[in-house]
Amino acid sequence: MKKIGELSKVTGCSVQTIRHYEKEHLIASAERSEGNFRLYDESAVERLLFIKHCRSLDLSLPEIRQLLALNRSPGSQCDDVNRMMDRHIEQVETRIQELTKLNEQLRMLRRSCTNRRTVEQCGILRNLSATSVSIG
Amino acid sequence: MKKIGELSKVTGCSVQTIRHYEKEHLIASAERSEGNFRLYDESAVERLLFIKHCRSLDLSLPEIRQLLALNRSPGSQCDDVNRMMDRHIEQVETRIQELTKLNEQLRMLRRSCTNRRTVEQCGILRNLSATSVSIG
DNA sequence: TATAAACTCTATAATAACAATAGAGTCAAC
DNA sequence: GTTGACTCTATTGTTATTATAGAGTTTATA
Repeated sequence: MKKIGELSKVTGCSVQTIRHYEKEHLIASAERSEGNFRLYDESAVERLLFIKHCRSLDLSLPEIRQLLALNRSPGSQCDDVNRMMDRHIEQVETRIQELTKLNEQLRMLRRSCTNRRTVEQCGILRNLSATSVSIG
Repeated sequence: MKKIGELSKVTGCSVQTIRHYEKEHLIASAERSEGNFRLYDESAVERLLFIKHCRSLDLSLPEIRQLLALNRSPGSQCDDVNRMMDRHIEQVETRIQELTKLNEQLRMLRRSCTNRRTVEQCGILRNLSATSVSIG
């Protein structure tokens, strides 16, 4: 049985994060030692790695909770999993589009000022001051 | 002179947001009426639109504060403005790359499950459980 | 055996940029 | 005078952690 520090090392999740996941019911309340220290077995390692993998895909803690719940009822249809993934992918793609557009605007704005001008002549500040959002 | 509700309508910033900007010193403390209501003139409108424009470019409030400070010393070089913009553009582009990679992983994961399977057979959950992050 | 180092515990606050609410006060019109 | 629309301050909530504070536990060393 591992104490929380060792679990942290093995999984790469910080100690506070593990405690946080427990509070959020993503992992079960751990057994305690005589001195009230949390004790974990291998299943805790697996579960944490599952959560970590999900987090690396930007899934939210409630989304992960849902996946874990589905995992516990292995006979049910997995349409729910698919729907969640589809929605998540859509969100990510929307954000990519937004950022791409943003990047174009920023680059255009950046081109409006060369170094060594004074602030007074700075095209960036002038354009930011313009009421219209379009920069041309 | 406008009260905060009218300023909100004109600029499209919410009332709370305007008060928040005041607390964060992005706009000056407004004059007050006899009844302690905030009163604004046209310069407040311009300033808020400047801030709004910056926010639409995902500039942080501290970054905006810096731009506003530079704006007040019109004789100084605007290298600082350029540096900030370059750094910001870099951040946005990094985030786009991250999300693009994430999107590929999510799509690959999504393909590992067709509807109408049971959770037990679900490739998504199986892959998320795999220790390795790579999905193949 | 004493004590120091390293670890753990709970609880609370901070992060970013607001949104939402509570409870109270102001102002105009009817 | 009272209703409704507005405003005020102060506090809490949002997300997923991170960072404390202050206390207790365990292990290693002197």
